Amino acid sequence: MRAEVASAAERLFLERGYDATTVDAIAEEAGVSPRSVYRYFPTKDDILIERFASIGGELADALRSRPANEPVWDSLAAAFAALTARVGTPRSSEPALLMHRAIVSSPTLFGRYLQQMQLAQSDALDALTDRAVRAARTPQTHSSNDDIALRAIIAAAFGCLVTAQCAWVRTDGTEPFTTTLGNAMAAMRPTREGDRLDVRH
Amino acid sequence: MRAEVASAAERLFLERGYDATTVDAIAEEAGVSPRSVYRYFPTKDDILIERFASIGGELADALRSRPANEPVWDSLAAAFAALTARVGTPRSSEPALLMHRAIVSSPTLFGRYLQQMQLAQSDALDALTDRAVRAARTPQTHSSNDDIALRAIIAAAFGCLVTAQCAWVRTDGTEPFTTTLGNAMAAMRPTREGDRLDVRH
DNA sequence: GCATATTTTGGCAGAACCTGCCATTTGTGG
DNA sequence: CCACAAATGGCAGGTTCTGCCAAAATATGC
Repeated sequence: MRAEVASAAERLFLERGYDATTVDAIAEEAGVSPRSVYRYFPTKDDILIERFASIGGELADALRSRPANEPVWDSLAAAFAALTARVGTPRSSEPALLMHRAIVSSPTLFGRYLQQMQLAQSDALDALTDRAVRAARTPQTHSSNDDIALRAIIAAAFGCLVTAQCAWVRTDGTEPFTTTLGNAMAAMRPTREGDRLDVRH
Repeated sequence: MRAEVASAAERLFLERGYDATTVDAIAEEAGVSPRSVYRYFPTKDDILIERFASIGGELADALRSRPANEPVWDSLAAAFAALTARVGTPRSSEPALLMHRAIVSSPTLFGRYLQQMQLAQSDALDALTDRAVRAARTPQTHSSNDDIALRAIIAAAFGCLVTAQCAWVRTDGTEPFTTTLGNAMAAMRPTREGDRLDVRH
């Protein structure tokens, strides 16, 4: 039922764009009444955004499965890579690319998407703090300074993720998304001794 | 005229919240017709968000005034600090804190705000690429790899900024915003030799 | 199989946001 | 004072979303 509405919405949405697709049209396409659409989804946005609602949990799972002594940044990079591996290098007609393009094109949808990423950051924070206290032999008090530092790192990683998505859309998906994401994450990766000078100067 | 509408909106908005403030009420408070409100502002969101529309340009100016050989991350941190210096350490009743709290509380407004930050990133990118080509003695071809790296760094910095804003709101503004922001930016700052171990492990 | 209870669905009215169109008012130059 | 231009207001309508209640489908008990 929900799936029926969602797929109907996606069809119309990819065909005529987000704003040009009314809820009434979605309802008709799905064979239900407009009122019932709002029984399944709280808003029109959610019909399309909801498929990104699960990535917070998936990301948290991926993070928990990383070694506890791994640098946070590398864990995030690995978790991102694991989640986006399926995207691969699609043709321009691949729904993933069309979907992302549509999202960044529609202000309403893009704002909603950015918020969804904010929510996913909470899940990532939970997973990483869990991991941190588990890794610490002596369970020490949780400093709020550490907290904001961890939040900042996660936010930075998500910034890279969104940047990579936008950049990938601009390339029409000519290169695999993982490559774009890897470039973005590498640019902000904490410098190790050895690589002295990078784009940051 | 515009200012009259904007201040009327802010008054009602801080008094009864964003969602509970209708455009009709704003119009009445400002002494104009509802139709005229939409002549000044394209949407209800813009009445309140527009004050953040200028920060992209201000940030770009601040970035251009930084030394050309400064690491990008430090330039961003300095530019952020310059723009947010005015905030200081307000009491809980300070409008800045109330405004930020209201923004992060209202999903609609927060989504809009995040988009505004995305726009500001474009301005920052322009300013920093300008600076980079000016610093380079031999004007070399602009690599798209460098581009996404720079975009990633900027996005990471803005991620820290938003994180700091949210964290600052949670502390009720008991510490100056600059401190919170500094902590967030420092957490992601590229490691130098010397500080080996940080929160990233 | 049938009547009843429960859940799902549909229709209707209405609030709020936003837009296009045109009349009215306001201000300005001759 | 009059003609012209610009700003403003009013009106109708479309779209999203909500509350309320009736109708229909489904499940349950006998």
